[in-house]
Amino acid sequence: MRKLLIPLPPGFNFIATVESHGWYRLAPLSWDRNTQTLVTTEVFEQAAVGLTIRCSGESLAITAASDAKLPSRELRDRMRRMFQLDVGLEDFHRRCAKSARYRRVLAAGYGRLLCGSTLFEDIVKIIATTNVTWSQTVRMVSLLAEKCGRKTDSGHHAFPAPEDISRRSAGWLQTHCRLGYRAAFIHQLARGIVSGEIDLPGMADPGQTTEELFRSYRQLPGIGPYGAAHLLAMDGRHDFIAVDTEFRRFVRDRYFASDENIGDIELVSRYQKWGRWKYLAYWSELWESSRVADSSGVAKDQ
DNA sequence: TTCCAGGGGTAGA
DNA sequence: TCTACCCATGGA
Repeated sequence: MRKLLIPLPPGFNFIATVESHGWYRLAPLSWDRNTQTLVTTEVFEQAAVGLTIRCSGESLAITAASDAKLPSRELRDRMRRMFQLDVGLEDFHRRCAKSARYRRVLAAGYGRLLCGSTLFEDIVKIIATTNVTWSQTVRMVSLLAEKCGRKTDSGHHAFPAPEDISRRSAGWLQTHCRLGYRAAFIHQLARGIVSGEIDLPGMADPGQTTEELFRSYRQLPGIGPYGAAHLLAMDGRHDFIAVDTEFRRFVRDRYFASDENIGDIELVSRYQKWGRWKYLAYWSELWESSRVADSSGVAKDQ
């Protein structure tokens, strides 16, 4: 099997999902908007394999760059996570349809956030977004893949597995991947997973309530309220808003005349009416505003 | 030189 | 529970 087709849910929009947030700019992903092709590298049975992902009609078409045999079940599971294919958005879309501002979001098929192919990858990437500029995040993730990830014959690196990271020291990661103080968190996370102390599959049990999952994620090294809310969003749970400098700036500018005195509680309350879709409502506004900026020639930095 | 970015951990109140 | 401080890094 060199090529796999995965049926897509109704209303799925490939470009809107890939460009849903900055993840498509992080290794091992590479996105060509002109050809609408997402390229990545995944590891199957210890071997790195280059993958090309396109949208073909009502399906996602994944093609292996080599003649490597791909385990269809595993590949399917990873793609379902990456594109949030199991997240039901009907309720969110019904709410969007009631608002003139959100009808454009609905029409564009926005609502699924691009994720890593594993929970581990997303946790590490979220840690790499904290308290740094976006360009530094891109560099850290790129170095992590380059220095620790497994490599294809053509020289492309996959995102490292916990085992690949835990065999390095925290000091080595800090020096070679420029992770700063985050190196200790990422190393502790990887080592905990390898030793069995941290059980990510158990943690991702869909039977948990969102509050339970939020508390579980907060136990992870380097994951606080922001990171836990971000991880929940990657599970398709948008009850909590990940408050960061970007959120504060955007909401203050849009709703509070850029008033620096408005606190987080008031900023978050702006989305209270969205119930379990609070964070996605914010993401949608941010995404929609970036489309407007694009069409008016304003450059985006991410 | 100083500030700050898609924050988190910790000690002390 | 809340606040203050520290944590590496690199671009502006």
